[in-house]
Amino acid sequence: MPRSLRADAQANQERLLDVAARVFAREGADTSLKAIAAEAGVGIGTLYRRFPTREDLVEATYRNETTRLCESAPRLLERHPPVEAFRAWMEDFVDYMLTKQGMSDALPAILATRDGLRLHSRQALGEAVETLLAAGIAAGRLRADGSASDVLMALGGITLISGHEHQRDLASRLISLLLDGLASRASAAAG
Amino acid sequence: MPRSLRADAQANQERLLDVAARVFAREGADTSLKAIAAEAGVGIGTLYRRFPTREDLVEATYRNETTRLCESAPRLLERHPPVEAFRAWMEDFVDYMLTKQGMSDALPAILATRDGLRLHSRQALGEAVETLLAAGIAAGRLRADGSASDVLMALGGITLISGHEHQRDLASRLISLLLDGLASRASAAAG
DNA sequence: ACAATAAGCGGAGGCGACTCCGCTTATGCA
DNA sequence: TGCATAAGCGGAGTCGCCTCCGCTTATTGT
Repeated sequence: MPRSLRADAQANQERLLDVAARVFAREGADTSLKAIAAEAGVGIGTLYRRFPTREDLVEATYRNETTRLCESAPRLLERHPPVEAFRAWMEDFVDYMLTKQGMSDALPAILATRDGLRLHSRQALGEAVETLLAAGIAAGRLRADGSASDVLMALGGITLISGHEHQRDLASRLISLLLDGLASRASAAAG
Repeated sequence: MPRSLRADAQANQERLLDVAARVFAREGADTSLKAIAAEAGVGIGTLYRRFPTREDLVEATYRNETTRLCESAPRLLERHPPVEAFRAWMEDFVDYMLTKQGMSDALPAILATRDGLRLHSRQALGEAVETLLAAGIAAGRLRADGSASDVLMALGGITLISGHEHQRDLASRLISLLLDGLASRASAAAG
């Protein structure tokens, strides 16, 4: 079993990603996949074989940039107190998701990924949040029982609803609310 | 300009809503609208004329139940302390949204409504949250600068992400986090 | 070089969303 | 009761999604 694609298939895949990046930027999130396949000079069947869902194509198209976003977390922690680094990163996250065409639509699928094609982005995001949250806890500024997974989901929810509402400011206010919740002492959480 | 539909149109609309409720329950959220139209004995054009988007049809189908959910808020406040009433209502909201087929998909459209077909549900939800939040503020348990609109959006975000993740528990944890954020004193919020 | 074959290709076809506009009919008025 | 007409109807048509499978070709071993 070959671990890498046949040479022609590899080239087709790269061409598809190139074209997708251009077409998403030019025509928005809901371009027809057939058009992307055509512009890449492959059949629609080839596109679907390589990227079974639209979300898979979007994730792969922006994977490098997602990685870069996630890698910025440690650098933010060097330059800011943990809570402010966390806030800054979440603001960047929202900007990124709302800017890259199709990305916020794909976000639920990316966050839900447990294995497979979209795993790379999902893991990078999880690790970035984990790092930021741990720093806040270590500094005594965030509650120790906060779960990185839950925080990532909360951020996902904030992104989704802000995107649907076309209200970027809403995201900032909800991020503040989230940080307040994470900063609150355990007292309020008892069931 | 007649304020009410012609008699036959009225009957068609009612039949569509009847059928939609049954078909959504029977076949889930992504049933074909053509099938609903057919089962109601009207053409697809008629369905679209009355309900221009799927979200409009879903909202109308569940409008009565949404109203009932919203009307429960004052009763919860009679029987529970404000914060617990708020929590209970939000839990009910999530259960409702995740139970009624198609409802969570329509939620973004409902929340974004400023006027038109879906306004009824949107306003009822806004008023319920307003009531609950005001009670918490009046009791000194929630921060006075909380915006009902933002809280409704936060709850919407929680519902969306929990639904996508198929994790009902996640919603409960995020509701707690939201309430913690709303309970936090202004100290943590300063920029 | 040259099979043998696994890997890959691609588009026809089936389905659903949504629009558009020529046809039908309920309604109100004389 | 009958006419004029606004209101409503509905399905053909267009487009995109996604699958399926018969055809093509890169690769590998000899």
